[in-house]
Amino acid sequence: MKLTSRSEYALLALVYLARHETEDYISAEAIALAQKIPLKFLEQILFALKRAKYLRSSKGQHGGYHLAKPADKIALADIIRLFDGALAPTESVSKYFYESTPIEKEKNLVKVFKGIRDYVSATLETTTIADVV
Amino acid sequence: MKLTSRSEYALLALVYLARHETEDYISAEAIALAQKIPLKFLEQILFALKRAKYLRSSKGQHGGYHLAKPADKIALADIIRLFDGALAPTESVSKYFYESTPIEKEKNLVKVFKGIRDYVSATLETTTIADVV
DNA sequence: ACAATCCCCATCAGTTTAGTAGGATAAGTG
DNA sequence: CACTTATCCTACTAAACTGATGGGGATTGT
Repeated sequence: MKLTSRSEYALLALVYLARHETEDYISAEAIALAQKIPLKFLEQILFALKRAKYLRSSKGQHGGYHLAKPADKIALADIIRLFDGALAPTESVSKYFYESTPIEKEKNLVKVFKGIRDYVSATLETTTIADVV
Repeated sequence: MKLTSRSEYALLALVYLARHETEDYISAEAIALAQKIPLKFLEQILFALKRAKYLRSSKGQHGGYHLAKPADKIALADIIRLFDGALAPTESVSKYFYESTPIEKEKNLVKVFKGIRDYVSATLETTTIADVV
């Protein structure tokens, strides 16, 4: 369960936007200042969130971002998957431990990691931005 | 919870050794063949395990490795920590979410990840090589 | 016209990862 | 003693990933 700063920043940005949902568009700069995220880096992240339909945006003066769906419809898992790829168990784990492999013997090891993955997955899948706000 | 291949290989090697605990020293080559691990890479890993007192070893003909402690005294967490550093939440998560930071507001987010970390930690801490064998 | 703001891609330095290579050292065998 | 087998230990490398930074172009409101 490795969280990159991209994921962290994305979550922080979404939480911020959710908290100011009633207001107008909020600029990247405002978010960057509030959540202490490098502006240009945040821009990339917001753009990705927009492409993935989590945000709406408007250009020009008084432009900015806005949640594109209700905060309780955005699971943490969605966002983390968007930036970090597959959930909890990383490539190595999924490839080695979950897929067919020459070594079928270590079923017990697989079970342990599967249990962890399932827990992490379930937690992040059921927790939404709204829960965090 | 990112598992590097170092950790995976280490676990596989230990499981193999635990399974052959009654026998004499087992060579790196034997483990490499059985668990399909690149020999020279495995050597590094075994050496690290030895340095960390999980293995005893003997050089020369009929040399090899042997568990230095009972398999039920080696937690998966021990090994993963040895190779991957801190458990479940990675640097970014621990630094950002767990340590004092300018943004103290997102306590709820912290809570979610702390819950995950605790679960992962508890699971890996209580599961031993013996449990897997 | 102009300023603010998003859009979008290119680049980059540093770190990590997964492995390879090679030789030094030690132990058992004839 | 010489030889073989194995561990010990360091150094190196290619590729990927991470966390940014930079620079313009496109749009929109005033």
